[in-house]
Amino acid sequence: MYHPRELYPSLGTGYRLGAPQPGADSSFPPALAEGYRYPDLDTPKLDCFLSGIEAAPRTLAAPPPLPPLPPTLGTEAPPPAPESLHPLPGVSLSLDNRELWKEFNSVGTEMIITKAGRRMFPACRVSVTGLDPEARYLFLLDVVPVDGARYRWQGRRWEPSGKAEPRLPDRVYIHPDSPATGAHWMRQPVSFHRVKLTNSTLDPHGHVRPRLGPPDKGWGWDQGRGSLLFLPSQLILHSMHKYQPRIHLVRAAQLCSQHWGGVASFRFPETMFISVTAYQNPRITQLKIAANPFAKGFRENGRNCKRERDARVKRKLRGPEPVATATYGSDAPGGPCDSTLGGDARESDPEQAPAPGEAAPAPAPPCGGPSAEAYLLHPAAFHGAPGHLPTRNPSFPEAPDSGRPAPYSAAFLELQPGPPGSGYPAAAPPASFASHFLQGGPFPLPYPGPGAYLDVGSKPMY
DNA sequence: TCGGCTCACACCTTTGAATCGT
DNA sequence: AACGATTCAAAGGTGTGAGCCG
Repeated sequence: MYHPRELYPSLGTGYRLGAPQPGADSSFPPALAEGYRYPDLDTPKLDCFLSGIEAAPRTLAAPPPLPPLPPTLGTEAPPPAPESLHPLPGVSLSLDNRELWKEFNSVGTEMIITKAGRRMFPACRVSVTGLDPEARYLFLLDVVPVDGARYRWQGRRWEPSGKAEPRLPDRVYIHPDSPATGAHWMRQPVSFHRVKLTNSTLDPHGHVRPRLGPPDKGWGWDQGRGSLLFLPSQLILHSMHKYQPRIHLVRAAQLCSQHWGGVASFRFPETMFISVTAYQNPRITQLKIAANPFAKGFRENGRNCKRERDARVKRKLRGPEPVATATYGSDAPGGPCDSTLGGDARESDPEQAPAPGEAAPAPAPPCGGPSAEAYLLHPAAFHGAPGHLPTRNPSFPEAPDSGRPAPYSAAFLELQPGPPGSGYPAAAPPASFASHFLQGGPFPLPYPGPGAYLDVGSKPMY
């Protein structure tokens, strides 16, 4: 099977986003290569940072004509374009659980989406090198549509079956450790296993997960400022559409920094998937059950495996019987049902815990701006950042944040103009980090938050 | 009729608090 | 009193299958 690292060893295992190199690989269908250009990247995807309350969904722009769609997932072999929007020199990302992803991709990865949100499995877990150990970075994850088609499972494979639904509000998931030092990120793989996929757009606050009450079960609570802090945990997708996760690395001192020193964006072709509300390909179901520890009950010798479920149904029809236990005790180690295929099942390995001091970097000056509470009351008032706000200095020397209040929103990203013909905009509008998200202080949060997306608690998210 | 979606369910892992022993 | 190991319960993550809906 195609393996990018083998085809392009000089590029390492991570591929930055960017326009295809001219004449980089003539064997690759131009139309398909276009699909990897991610023309939407120019839309200030980052400016839509948590624009979950954006009122009008945008139609998926699809000129030029749709590329010919591959017959199945997992057969595509796009050449990576070693180019980034803003260089973070020497930074390299590799997919840590690549083998697992490849296994799924060879079948055609499907991801369940639900109203409540479903975690991705496999999760995106990457190792990063080449960061400045002293500088601080944000790790972001988003998911973008691959093409303008809707798909249907035709018994043996996925086939396009019409035009894609209008595009949903863009959201970006921020790794809860963000911002952290380069040393922190490079110490162990960075996992995005807590991100959830949903098909629900009904949440009035978009990305905000409405759990109340600091600090036990609720919003992120910045004790330093005594205010709320919001993080997205769910990315909104359409069912039966093909998506590609992307990982962005932003050099910035804080989430709400007005100064940031560049972006590197990466994607891994093997992480492409089709979103579904119920699995279509039985092979994917088997793989998920075999690899995901939470689905252990559905394995061959689990109580919830098909054989046992059928038996229970029969017993039910025949009337009550003594509970059988002997037949369930065969969870012998070493059998196929014990396999977790490694990787994601070990994400909470305590051995990978960071050093005690690492999880709590020195607090940075708080951001100014309107309060998150105010956003809750009047979310619309927080959108439409004025264009005169500070923009990124291209020669950013990691200037420390001033700590003074931002005049409107807490922080902004501005994409640099791309080179001619790169597919990037000549001048991107100021990108607004949604202010409601950015209220509060630095990360990790100063409280132990179990279970939630804000969790940066005693057990590191690796 | 059919494809897609939602929901309740049983089973499982994860997580954190409580308890106990040293 | 402090620390680590163990136990326990609650929370939450799984796929399944029936039923609903357009």
